[in-house]
Amino acid sequence: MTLADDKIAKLTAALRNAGVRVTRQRIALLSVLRDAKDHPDAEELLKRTKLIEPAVSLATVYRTLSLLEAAGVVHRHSFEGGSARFETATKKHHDHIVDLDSGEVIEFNSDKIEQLQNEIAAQLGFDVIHHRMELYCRKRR
Amino acid sequence: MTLADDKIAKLTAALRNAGVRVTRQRIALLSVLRDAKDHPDAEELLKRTKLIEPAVSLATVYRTLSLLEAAGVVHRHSFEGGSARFETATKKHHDHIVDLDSGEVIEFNSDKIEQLQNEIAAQLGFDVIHHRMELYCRKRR
DNA sequence: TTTACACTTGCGAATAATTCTCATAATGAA
DNA sequence: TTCATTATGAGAATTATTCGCAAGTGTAAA
Ligand SMILES: [Mn+2]
Ligand SMILES: [Mn+2]
Ligand SMILES: [Zn+2]
Ligand SMILES: [Zn+2]
Repeated sequence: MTLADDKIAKLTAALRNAGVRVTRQRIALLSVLRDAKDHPDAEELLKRTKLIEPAVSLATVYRTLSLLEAAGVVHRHSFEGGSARFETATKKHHDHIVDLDSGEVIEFNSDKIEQLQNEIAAQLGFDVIHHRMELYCRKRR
Repeated sequence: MTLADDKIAKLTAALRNAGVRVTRQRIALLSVLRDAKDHPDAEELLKRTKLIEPAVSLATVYRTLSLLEAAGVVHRHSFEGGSARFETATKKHHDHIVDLDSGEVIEFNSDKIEQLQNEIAAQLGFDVIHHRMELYCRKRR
């Protein structure tokens, strides 16, 4: 059992503990999400999951993603133009640059910006629950 | 002819000059957009436009909004959850806070954040073409 | 291990926002 | 006014996502 498998084991135990059933489909999707180094959409996740567990449907992928999102395990990003993209919530908070030419998604984070966002909201009497910051860019040349 | 009407006259002249026909529907929608103090969606814009010019359809509202967006006259915002919302591009650049409880949209802007966004992108070899920054908030109490 | 039952799944239908098709109507340059 | 060109309305089509339901499966108790 590798470290990665162990992570999934812990995760599924936690889910089971929360009254969520650990099915073949869910385990397969979790491992796909764990291995993903990009920001795949539901169709792409279905394709990858089918390689591990052929008995999965798109509806189940969506349902499971919503479940994991509600559990705080995955994040959903609705970038301009296409369908929603997903990633595990394991890394620390970050925002995204979208390359308008290639479609590539690059991650970045700025504590300064995050702090300014909170200050601005506070000044207006708000607490920031979550936010969206996406920079649509082109390679400088 | 009021100042506001004059603005529309200039705008329509510019459009006509660009080979775009100035129809009753377009004039009506433009005046609705000019008067809007909020961030209405297409359905709401249709409702308001019908008061001025009953012969408008939702398809035309969408078509005209896309036209105006391409011309840089209106901005489209796809906030979480609902349909796209629109506003004229007359004010200076700003971003939005969305009150999660009331749905209210509040505007703000931060030159500091804008500058940081550009610096971060530049450091990664990108130029920011446009961006999205939305703070989903709750009233502090 | 078997059982019981609540939870999940796959399938296809339903939904919602937006775009498209195409026959008809309106605009504006001449 | 004329007339080629462009815009419109109505509803069908599209796309991403969710839903309903019958059938299958995971879990924990027996
Ligand atoms: Mn990411
Ligand atoms: Mn605004
Ligand atoms: Zn952030
Ligand atoms: Zn901004």
